[in-house]
Amino acid sequence: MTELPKAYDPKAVEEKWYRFWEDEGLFEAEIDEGKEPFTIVIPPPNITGILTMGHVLNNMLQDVLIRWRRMEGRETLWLPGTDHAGIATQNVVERELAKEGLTRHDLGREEFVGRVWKWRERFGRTIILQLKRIGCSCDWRRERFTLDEGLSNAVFEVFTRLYKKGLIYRGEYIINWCPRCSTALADEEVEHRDHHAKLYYITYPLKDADGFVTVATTRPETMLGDTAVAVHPADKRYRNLVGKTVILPLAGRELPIVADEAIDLDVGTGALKVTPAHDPVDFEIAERHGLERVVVIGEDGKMSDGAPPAYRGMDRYECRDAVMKDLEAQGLVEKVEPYDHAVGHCYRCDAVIEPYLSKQWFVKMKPLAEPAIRAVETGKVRLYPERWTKVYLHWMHNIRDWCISRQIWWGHRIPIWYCEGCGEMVISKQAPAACEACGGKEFKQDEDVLDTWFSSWLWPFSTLGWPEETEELGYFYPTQVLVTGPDIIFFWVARMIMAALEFVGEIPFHDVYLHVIIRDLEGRMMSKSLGNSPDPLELIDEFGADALRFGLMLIAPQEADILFGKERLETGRHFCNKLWNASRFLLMNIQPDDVDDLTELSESFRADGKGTGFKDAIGDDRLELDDRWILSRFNVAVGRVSSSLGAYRFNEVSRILYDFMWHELCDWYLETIKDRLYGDDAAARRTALAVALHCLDGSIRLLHPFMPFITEEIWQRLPHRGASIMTSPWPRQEEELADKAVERQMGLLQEIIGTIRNIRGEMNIPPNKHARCLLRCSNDDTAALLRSGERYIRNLAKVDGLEIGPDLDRPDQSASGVVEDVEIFVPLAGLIDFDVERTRLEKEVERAGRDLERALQRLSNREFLAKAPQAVIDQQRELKVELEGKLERLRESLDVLTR
RNA sequence: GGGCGAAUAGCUCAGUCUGGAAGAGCGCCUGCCUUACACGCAGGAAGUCACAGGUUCGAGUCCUGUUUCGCCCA
Repeated sequence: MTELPKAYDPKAVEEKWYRFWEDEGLFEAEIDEGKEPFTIVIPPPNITGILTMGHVLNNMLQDVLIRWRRMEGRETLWLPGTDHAGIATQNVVERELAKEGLTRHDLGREEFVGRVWKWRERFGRTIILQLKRIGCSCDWRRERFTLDEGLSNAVFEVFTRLYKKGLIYRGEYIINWCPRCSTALADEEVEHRDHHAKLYYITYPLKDADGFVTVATTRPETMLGDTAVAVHPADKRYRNLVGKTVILPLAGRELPIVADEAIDLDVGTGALKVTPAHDPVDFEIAERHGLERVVVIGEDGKMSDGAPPAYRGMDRYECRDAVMKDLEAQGLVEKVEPYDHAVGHCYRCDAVIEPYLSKQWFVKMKPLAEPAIRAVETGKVRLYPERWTKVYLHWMHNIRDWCISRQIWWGHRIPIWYCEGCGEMVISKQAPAACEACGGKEFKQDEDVLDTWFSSWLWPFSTLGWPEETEELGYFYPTQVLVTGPDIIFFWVARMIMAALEFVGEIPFHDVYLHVIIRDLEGRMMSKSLGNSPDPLELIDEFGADALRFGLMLIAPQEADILFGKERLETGRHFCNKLWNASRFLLMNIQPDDVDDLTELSESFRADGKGTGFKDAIGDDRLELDDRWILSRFNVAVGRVSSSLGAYRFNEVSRILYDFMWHELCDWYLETIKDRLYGDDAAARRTALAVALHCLDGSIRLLHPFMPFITEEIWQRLPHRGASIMTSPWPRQEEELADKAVERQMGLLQEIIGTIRNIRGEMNIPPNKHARCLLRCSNDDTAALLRSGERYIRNLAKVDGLEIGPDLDRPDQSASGVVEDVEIFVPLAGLIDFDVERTRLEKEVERAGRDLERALQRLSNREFLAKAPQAVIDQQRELKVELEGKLERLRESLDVLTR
């Protein structure tokens, strides 16, 4: 039929088929009450994003699930979109401005936000275009953005509901301040890393007596803001000092010594300097004791007016040195020790976080967490792999209030207005007309915007139209599965569950599949600064999108992270080429007259699963041993693929398909049918061709979710009905195809062929030279099997003149082998190297002897016979008999050789 | 300090759920351009399954402890 190029060229097909799918509207989901929906919402990539290896893995997995379920006949919606990513995007645009020598303050708020929108229009779609390159079958008509009007309405609605319920409040607390991004962050947005630092021991003199108290700190500069010293009430060392006063060096302030249970007796000296404005623990101590709060470090990380004049304006680290120098000069430094401790860093810019006292907006999380805990505990929402459940629950049980205000400009502005007259707070999207309290008409909106995650946590339902009660929401919600990385369980997954239960009253998704993180070959996180992250688009150019997808899937483990090097994609590329050539081979063997029948047969995969079955369609009596074998093996693969996919064991699926197609279909079946394909028996030729095409067609359907492009290209060339492999029915297991007896029989023939090949290889018989072979076998059933499999042995082991019988004589100068009760002789007059043959046989004897030894040991163990299952005992007995026979024959061969 | 995960061939990983004759890919060695494929075919070498105990007739697999590495939380 058609002649295909010898090697698969991805470039020639990928773009073509993606456009075809889009043009045909195959990604588009419609409400269809007759079908069961299957919905996934994409984890929206940041608009600053370009495609990373992590995105490839994440989105490919979603595409696998979506394409699979679509072929199974579900109404599938994969809803795409992007995230405005407040801090990250603002940083990017600020960097652009900096190139022009400008800051956002030079532009003013309105103009700056305008610039960000412009930037978003120009660059914010890059990642979407890149997702299309890897083949994502999203319904692009439904693409959403977290700042869309609808999603903004959802944010306003949620803010309002929580505020009215008393779950949103504003207050002055210690928050995590990033001096570089100049905004507050939530606790989760701070990454803790161990620093090799120092612990400074500083003495604070007592006010009304001789003596002093020594405190230890990692941050001497904060002492300028100390308002107390705290000790544990049970600490004998300090008991009589509680209630006394010390003088704060450098500042001269008087500090009370208070007793507080929160003090750890074993850290430092057991006496803690209390800096309420710059440490969360100290803040709480101050609350309990009514202590003053003195702010000494400003938003910019520099010493502020609360510090003594000499230090004002200094950078915090510069001030640390200055403070230590001055203390040293006064003899108030007891010692400085090396000290390792965790330091918080901004997850966006890596700057060291400053605990900072300021007025922020918070969400009370405990009440929201309770239903979300129950949802996971009762299994309404399931996490895969299951171990993440514990991580989730631990965090949820210890949840703290969520700081949601950010001091940036890009994002959802907090919908709170303050009356200029009386300070009354009013919730509103627009400026309110008049103040209900004082009638004033002048209002000022809160300057802050909301945390980006305050819109992302609504994503599964806000994208479907909530708070409107849309038809989409009714049909496609709740979604089936969320696919994401475990690094955002707290940021996103947990909060979505809380939001969904609170606002929609229904879980957002049934399953959460948490995939691994991709690292480089040294186990390092991929990052821009290390430059160790390959560009997926370049990999697609080099290997093809399918090879990238399949290769990644093949190496993606369930538990540990992936160590990725691009060499590992070669397996994927080789596999593509193998598929291509297997298809090419079969297509070359289709004759014009075959096409109608074969097209008809392609219908034996039926969407309703009630197909006539392939055996009925082709006629059971026409099938030979190898046909029955490959159909049985194919059927096994079908079953295993579906069950592994259902359990999110993706790497298992890729392995099953790889092994089936390469090692069973190509290595064995396509080889065994060559004589029929090239022979004169037209009926036999057609049967073999039909079986081969059935298995090929079925396997590429199973493979389609993983490798969408090449499978479409091949499928379109195969005899078929239907517009696209994308919408062709998913193969189902067929009881009639399973045949364990045939699998055993074929297994024996394969072992015999393997033994002959081994002899040929060891004896250096050239592949093009056919050898003679005798198979001695006294068992009639086995002999019959050997005769029926004669052509496989001849063709695959390159045997000329095969003799089978119970009483064959061992030829002189022959190499030999044993498989079960079959003795194999390959006459090698003049060719045999006796040393090689002896070594080979001795190795066989040794192996068999070892196995026999083990079996005998078991069988002589009375406890084994008493306690092991009967099947295992029987198996060992059979094994013993077989090995004894084998050993006897092998030794006989050795004897002949040494005579 | 608490939790989670990993350790199997030179490298990267399956196999562990459900105990019953150690696997794949790459790399290496030998022979082959055999009319689908050299991105290939056939054959081969290569592992004390991290260590120490325990349970069991039987442990890479289950339990306990140890070591090393990685991650999360405080």
